[in-house]
Amino acid sequence: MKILFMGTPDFAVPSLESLLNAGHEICGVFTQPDKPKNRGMKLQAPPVKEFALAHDIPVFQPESVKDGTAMEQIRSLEPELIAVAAYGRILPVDILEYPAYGCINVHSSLLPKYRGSAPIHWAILNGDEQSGVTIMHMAKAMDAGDIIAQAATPIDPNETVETLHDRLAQMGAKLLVEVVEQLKNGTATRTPQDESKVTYAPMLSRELSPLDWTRTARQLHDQVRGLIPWPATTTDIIGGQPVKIFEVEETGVATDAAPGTIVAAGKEGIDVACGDGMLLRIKQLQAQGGKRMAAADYLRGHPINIQ
RNA sequence: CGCGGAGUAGAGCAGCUGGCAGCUCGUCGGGCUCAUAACCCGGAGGUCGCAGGUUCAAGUCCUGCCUCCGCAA
Repeated sequence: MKILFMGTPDFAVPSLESLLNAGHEICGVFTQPDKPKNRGMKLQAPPVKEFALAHDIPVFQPESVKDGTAMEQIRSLEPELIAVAAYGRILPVDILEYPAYGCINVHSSLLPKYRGSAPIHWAILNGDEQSGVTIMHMAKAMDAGDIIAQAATPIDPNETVETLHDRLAQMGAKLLVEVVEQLKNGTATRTPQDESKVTYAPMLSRELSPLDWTRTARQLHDQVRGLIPWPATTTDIIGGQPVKIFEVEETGVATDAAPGTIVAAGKEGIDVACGDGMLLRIKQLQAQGGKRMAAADYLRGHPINIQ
């Protein structure tokens, strides 16, 4: 099938790759413009662009998809289907209606749960036991289109966004190829989303970072897992300065100490009292200007005296 | 040229106004102990990121470069 692909970050790359490997003709790739990023504000190409260029696929990076130029380019490419995975732009209706087979999207949640931009993070932040991917037709409203196929995966209580993200990216890619096949054969189904069960997964921000030690150990653990690698969680109970926390462990040990109290600091980590009277053990952290390191390494140069 | 921090022993850090390179942990050897992640004694291990410069003398001051990190996105 002649497919136009739209996507931007790492999550989208496996989908593009799988379509290519399945023998489809990728007539072009739309991705967001290079943006100044990181230290020095150097221009950085999106991962999807890198992949497309490496495979001699024409790349388009319109600033806007709503001014008509994008529509003209699409018309000249004559795609039969537009496949979208985390493109980061809302497509106007005229584009949605152009391809014969329509526009389909890979979304990293079991819709209608977690419409929006950060479904993977919110699944973990909320302590969900299951996540998954959805391939759906695209509608005017964001992530609201009819569902074609879904696949679920259990969330390990200790895994982070990083591993779930990678797994869902692979699952999404596989399911996408299957759906394209179904569309071609005319066997694809479409199921409207149950609007009564819609929830949203809003963009992340640094405001989600500070750890509130009056929350339960479980909640704090979910918060740490769900905000990796960005924006990560922070606390200032260690050394007085904000420190990023990258890995914690539920000890299952109870304590009488007030929430936020450091009750132990050793080679196993730093044990902090939580709101539910349980101890949470900090295992990996990063001080300002420093590297990410094991709590034990940090303690060698920054001893903590326990009263 | 977006702003800022940092490169010193295997790891994490301290070295203020230039004057013999230190601390904690680890490691090696020995000792104590029923025993231990405990304790005691002793040892090894560093071109102080790289390249120049100033000086009687540079980890420390000056210049250039490399690498890492935070903010901002």
